[in-house]
Amino acid sequence: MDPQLKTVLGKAVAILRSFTGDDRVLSLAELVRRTGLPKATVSRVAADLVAHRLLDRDPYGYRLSGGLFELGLRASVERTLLELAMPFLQDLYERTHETVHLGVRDGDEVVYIAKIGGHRQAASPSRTGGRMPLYCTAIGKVLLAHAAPELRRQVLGGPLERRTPHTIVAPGMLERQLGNVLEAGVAFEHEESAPGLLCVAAPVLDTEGRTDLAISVSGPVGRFRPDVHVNAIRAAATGLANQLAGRRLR
Amino acid sequence: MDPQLKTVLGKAVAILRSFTGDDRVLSLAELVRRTGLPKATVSRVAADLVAHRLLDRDPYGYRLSGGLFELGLRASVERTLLELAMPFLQDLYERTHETVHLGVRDGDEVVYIAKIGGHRQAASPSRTGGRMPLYCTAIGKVLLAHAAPELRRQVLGGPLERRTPHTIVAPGMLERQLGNVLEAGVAFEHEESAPGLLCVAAPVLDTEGRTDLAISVSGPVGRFRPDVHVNAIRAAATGLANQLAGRRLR
DNA sequence: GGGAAACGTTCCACCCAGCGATACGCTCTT
DNA sequence: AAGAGCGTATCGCTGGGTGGAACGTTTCCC
Repeated sequence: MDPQLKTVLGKAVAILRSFTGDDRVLSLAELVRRTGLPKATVSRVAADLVAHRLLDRDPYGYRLSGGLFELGLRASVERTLLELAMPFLQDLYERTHETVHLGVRDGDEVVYIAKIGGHRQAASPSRTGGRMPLYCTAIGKVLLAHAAPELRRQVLGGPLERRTPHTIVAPGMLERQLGNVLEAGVAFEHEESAPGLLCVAAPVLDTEGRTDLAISVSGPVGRFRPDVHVNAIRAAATGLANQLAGRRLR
Repeated sequence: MDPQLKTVLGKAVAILRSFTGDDRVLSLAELVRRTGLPKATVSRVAADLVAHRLLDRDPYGYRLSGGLFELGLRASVERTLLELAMPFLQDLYERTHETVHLGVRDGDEVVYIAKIGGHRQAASPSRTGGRMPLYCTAIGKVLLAHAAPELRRQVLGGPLERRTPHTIVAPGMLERQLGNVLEAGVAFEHEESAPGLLCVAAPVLDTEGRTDLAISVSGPVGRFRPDVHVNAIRAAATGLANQLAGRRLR
């Protein structure tokens, strides 16, 4: 058994982490399945978590609580970043009226720190706090292009799962694109992560020209013209970069 | 000793909850002070929390981690609400170009679920995920006006702490205002929670006319004219109300 | 309607994870 | 050099945690 699961804390975290993606409510039985813990144990620990207001009960099972939501928003780096970035994302949305994302790299994935879009935003698998792979999204490709050669090699080597008919699964092709991204300063995505979705992204560079942060604008095939938004997105990215310059977030 | 603190889980939660308001980094010693737990214990549990990626270390102490941020954003009710509400808040911001808040009532406080504002937003004590009392904010007064009589009595009875020279500390005065709020459908705040800050708020009513949710627009004394924004805010609130109608969030 | 399957809670005797006073090492300040 | 403050490591005791088993309830299906 995972030694992390021998402690109460480990079990509690395992239960909380069982909530992934779109799950809202998880039954006790489902938690048992996902954690692999004994039923009695999950029942007890989950009840404790409810007592500590990290979980809520409802007739159908357990949910992550509002208390956890509040706690998460106090996370220092993310909070600061969010407060500094929002005005720029705001401006960008206003100029484009398309869905705007702010993403940071964590390992070989993007984590979306913020997503803003209006009533007519395209259906997209991304969500605030969600994750996507690097190789098939505009933000991901920007971040991958600027990442350490080590990581690039690993991702190019690892399996490139086909997510749509347009996903780039040929390492050579992807590598060539990453080169272009570095030259052009922006990355494009054409229905590579989700059907019908186009996207442009630009890096938020630090003073040494490195980054693990990027901004994107995306919209549906048809109405959306990626190249139209290149200037707006560059402006937002450099604006935020200047704001962050010199400020130690970590 | 608080019996909650006898369990590891209780101690862990106490440590996490020690991060309040503006604290970004807390030293071990500070955590010891806030939790009242023995130093050795805090050291051990905090190290466990780091191992489980709920805390980060840095030279100055501990911080709430990005993992916690992600976890919090999966909280079901808040996430759904946020996704449904964002487009309306977005529109409202675009019409007013002033700071927009979305708040829910929790007990005798408002919790801000979202806050959006541009580059020139007025300095305000509120922040996403933060809390404020009900009696001295526009959103708070809206929610208090629509709350159970029981709660109204309690807040009117309890001490009304003076936060600025304009804070309403006379229960009678406040009660009269609450009556007007119900009639007018909006609440105003004139520097009652922070100096130099004005605010208008409207309730997001459910089909029975009850609510624990409200939207506000705020700005600085001088430029900001609260009454100008009444229509825009009403539109946003009723728009969101329609969107929520029939949909079970809880 | 009855039998089975799935779910969730409670019980309880074992035992090891957790406990925290104490000691230690380090860095500042006086 | 002495003191104050911070953070980590030690270690023997003990009760919080454990999880198999048993029990009630609901759901499903023949």
